[in-house]
Amino acid sequence: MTAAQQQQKKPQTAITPTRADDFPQWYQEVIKAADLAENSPVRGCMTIKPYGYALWENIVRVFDAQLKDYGIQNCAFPLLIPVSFLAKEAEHVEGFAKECAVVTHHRLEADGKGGLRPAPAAELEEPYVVRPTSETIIGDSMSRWVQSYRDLPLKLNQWCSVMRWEMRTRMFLRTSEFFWHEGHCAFKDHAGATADCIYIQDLYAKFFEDYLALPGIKGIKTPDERFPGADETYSIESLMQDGKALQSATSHDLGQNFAKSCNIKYQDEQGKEEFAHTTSWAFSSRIIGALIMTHGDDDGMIMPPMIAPTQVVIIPVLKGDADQSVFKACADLCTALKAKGIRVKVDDREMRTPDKMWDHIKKGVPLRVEIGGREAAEGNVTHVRRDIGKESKKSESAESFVANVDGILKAIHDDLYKRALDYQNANIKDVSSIDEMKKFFADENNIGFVRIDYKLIKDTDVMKQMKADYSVTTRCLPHADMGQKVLVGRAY
RNA sequence: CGGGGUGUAGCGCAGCCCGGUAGCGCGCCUGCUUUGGGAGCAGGAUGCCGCAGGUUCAAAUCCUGUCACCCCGACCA
Repeated sequence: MTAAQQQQKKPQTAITPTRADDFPQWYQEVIKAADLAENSPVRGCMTIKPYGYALWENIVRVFDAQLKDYGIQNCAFPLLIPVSFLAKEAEHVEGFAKECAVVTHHRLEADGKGGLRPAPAAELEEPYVVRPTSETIIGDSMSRWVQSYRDLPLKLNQWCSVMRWEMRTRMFLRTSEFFWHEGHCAFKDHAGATADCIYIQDLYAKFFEDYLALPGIKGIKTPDERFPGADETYSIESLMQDGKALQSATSHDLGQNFAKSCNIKYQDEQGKEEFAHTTSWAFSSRIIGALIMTHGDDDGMIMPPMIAPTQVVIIPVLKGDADQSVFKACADLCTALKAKGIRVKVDDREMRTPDKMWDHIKKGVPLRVEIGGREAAEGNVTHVRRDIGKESKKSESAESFVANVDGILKAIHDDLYKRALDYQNANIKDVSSIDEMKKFFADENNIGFVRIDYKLIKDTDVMKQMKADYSVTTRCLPHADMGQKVLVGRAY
């Protein structure tokens, strides 16, 4: 077979199409190739497969510990929320009512055609919605749990899934059901609530940087982009490789809006009755979409080492009959790495070696180790970084590899973060007029954020027009610009 | 809710116009040779042709109805 035929048979990249050819399609293919998730029989909902869920579990495990350090207590609130609860806060209901799944019956009966239907006799007095978010049902509990200023602050969280009946869905980025955590806190005064929002925003940003290698821009939302029912929304905006923004986490200062509608009151030191100030904040499984779109390349996923389900994969390279010394060398290395706390696996599946390698490339395992008869005899290992590829192939003694492995993983993490941060910084364009902003977005080839003086668009219809003409919206007012400037861009 | 499209093997598709025993590629199973960035040969298994009616000696194919899903917009973590 000639090289040309070979090339025709197999594409040069593991993922087809490439990012440059068709980014949305590339995204879907990466999820499939990395075996993270698949579409489910339920409209708009995905099935997260073992490898994808292992990733989410690592995210949950690390961040949950950080929340507990902050004094958060985990709870579990009902999946179903009475519609009257949702109706309590005017803006909130307007924001969520149109995308709620509603439970109206508590029993099925035969429909006479071999199927089932809700039993008319079993209609609920009051329907429930499947929670789209839990402010109202948690607020109801808070109204009973908060009596005195001594009960505050009250800092709660739950890890759960919620449902928003979206028109169009995309795996991880927007599904009808999605997984998240939702923190809900109550404070005596507004200063407490503000400090909480900012603390959590910083916690998110640091977690994203330290564990997910994701940069982001911290800021506050413009009024039209706020959470329904919030006085202020703090967000982190991340820039994907196609130049679109993704809101990766939010914390909401709910003021006294929910305290008033849910009746969360306490008696202060003077015995006076006051409404609490509440907050809510979240990031979701959507962050996995951000990982894919930030780090992934044309060969598939690249897992940030700190939360990679498998940090190091060891592949026995066998020639002819299986060589027991190779298996032993693999097992010994695996044991040594495990002893250091590395998440490591020997791939001893009955597969051809090249197929295994591509499998781990597509899954984004940060570091791949190959051990063949030669290495086994010499006590060496050969290793390759996923983010760099074969140019990074290196052989060294197993002993020194074990000693160096943390450093290599750290280097991968740092390089992923730096590359993403450089990309983010390179794609923020300062403009000084609305015309200049329009001109920028009029050209489809221009991607990323535009940064413009907030005064120029505030209290005008400019953004309404920008959205209609170019599908761009305000992303946030970055803290770094002291709220004087606003970032505008296309968003997920 | 508007505008397009598709339902045939696990996945991707052809066959339909012009009715006549259900096909291809990938994957899967078996064997041999292979295995350091996607192997080759040989053999094999797998189908309510979305569903329901109708026309016909005969329907994946023609007619009617229906359901589901996908893509593009509006909405959104």
